[in-house]
Amino acid sequence: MALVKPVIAQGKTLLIRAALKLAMKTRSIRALGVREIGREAGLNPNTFYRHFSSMDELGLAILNEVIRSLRVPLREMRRTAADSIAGEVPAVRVPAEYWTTSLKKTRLVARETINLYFEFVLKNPEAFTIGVTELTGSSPMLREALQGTITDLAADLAEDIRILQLLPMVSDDSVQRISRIVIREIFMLSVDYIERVEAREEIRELAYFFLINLVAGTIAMEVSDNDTLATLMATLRG
Amino acid sequence: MALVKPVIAQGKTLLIRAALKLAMKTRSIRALGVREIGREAGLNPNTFYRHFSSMDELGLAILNEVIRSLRVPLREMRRTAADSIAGEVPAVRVPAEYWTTSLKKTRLVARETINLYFEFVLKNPEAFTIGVTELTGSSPMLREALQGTITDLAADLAEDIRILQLLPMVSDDSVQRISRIVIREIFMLSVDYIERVEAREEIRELAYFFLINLVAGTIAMEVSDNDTLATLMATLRG
DNA sequence: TGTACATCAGTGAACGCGCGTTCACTGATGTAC
DNA sequence: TGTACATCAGTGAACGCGCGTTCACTGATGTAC
Repeated sequence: MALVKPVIAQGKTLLIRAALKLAMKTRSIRALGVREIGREAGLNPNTFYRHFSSMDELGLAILNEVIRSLRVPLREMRRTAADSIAGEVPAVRVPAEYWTTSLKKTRLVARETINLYFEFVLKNPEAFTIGVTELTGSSPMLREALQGTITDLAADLAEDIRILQLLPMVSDDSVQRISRIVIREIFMLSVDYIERVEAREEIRELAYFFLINLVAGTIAMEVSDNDTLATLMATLRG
Repeated sequence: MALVKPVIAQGKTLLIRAALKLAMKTRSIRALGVREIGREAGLNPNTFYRHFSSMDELGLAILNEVIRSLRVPLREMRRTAADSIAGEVPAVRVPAEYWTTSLKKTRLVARETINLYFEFVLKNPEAFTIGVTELTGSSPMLREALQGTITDLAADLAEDIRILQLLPMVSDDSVQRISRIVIREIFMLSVDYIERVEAREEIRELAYFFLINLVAGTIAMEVSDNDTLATLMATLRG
């Protein structure tokens, strides 16, 4: 019983790796050349055609590699952050008190997630650099794929916020919106983070500032009871 | 007394226009070809060399065109919005009351500015599209130039906020940060706004949501007097 | 178990094409005296 | 005011080069009987 196609052709992975490396430098998948990639991979120029029928096909292969290396790990990361910090979700849901407890957790999870996130960025510089570049790059197909990824990541975040009960006082709709904005902004910050070594701490700080203030504002717009609001804001100030 | 170089060579402007048009389509200045631009401009391929010594030089020329068409008008726009709405800044600065008055104005200016901004975006689709693209594009020189522009725009915004006294209760440092984040995020939204005609209202709404909530959160993080905070948040909720 | 055939990843040579760039030229405008 | 010269934007032909793509080939692995 022979396995069906157990191995991915090694030339194909070589080509993808070479393209990743080159795209990281030149900041564009589309501008890569067939011969250029072959050269970098140490293969014959036309080996390319054994595996891909066009550049866009290679582009998608690269992007899938990139996307796959982002989504699942990011989600796991957030769970880890939550687990390492959170105790049990309180069973009794007396609003004011329950909310305050949640929000304490949220603050810590936010801080921890941001730290883990930027560590993760440094471990996958190609994925993030290419991701950010192609988000507004020259291939409509790749742009679309990456917009979709952002949407997915935002949906993941929103779901986690709900499941982990990090913002029980905020409407689902607002959680969705916040998630999307936060994912986008922090995603954009990633490349800066990779490149501007001296500014890393500042960038992490900015991300935290941004995240917490946006969350605080959203809560403030939705919670109209003065005492509750005062307590919640005090909690976020820490 | 003849004027010194009163006219900009018309071939040069033709080339820049052609390059703008092409870059709008292909979403990359760097990927443009000398011959391609000449063809689009209806000129001989090597007329290019009469005006530019390299593609990067053309790139900078384009970008200056783009930048020039953004900065001043944007600033004027904000002033117009403020003027059309604001009364006099109250001379007496009893905090709670003065702040509330300011914040009422802020809300209206925010809404108005966002509307004017997106109108302006639609009038300058090339500038915004190319701007957003090259912000993370493949030419380091152009990226840098655009990062600088973002910084300038953010500084303009921060200064306007200060001069117009839109956020007197927030520290200068926070105003700077908010400005930068807002400029970036709304800049990124511009391309979506141009392309996704059906989503325009939603995008404007999202921009407003984002702006107001971020501002609200920043105020909430800095104003610790409960009564004052409650009043201010009520004002922002509108 | 052995033989014949098919499939597949990779090679090397060759193609025609469009590219960037250079050169020598033109004709219009500006400048010196 | 007129003449001679310089400058400048634009032309057209020509170059060599690297590109994408195709073709016929090779040798290894898988499959049928």
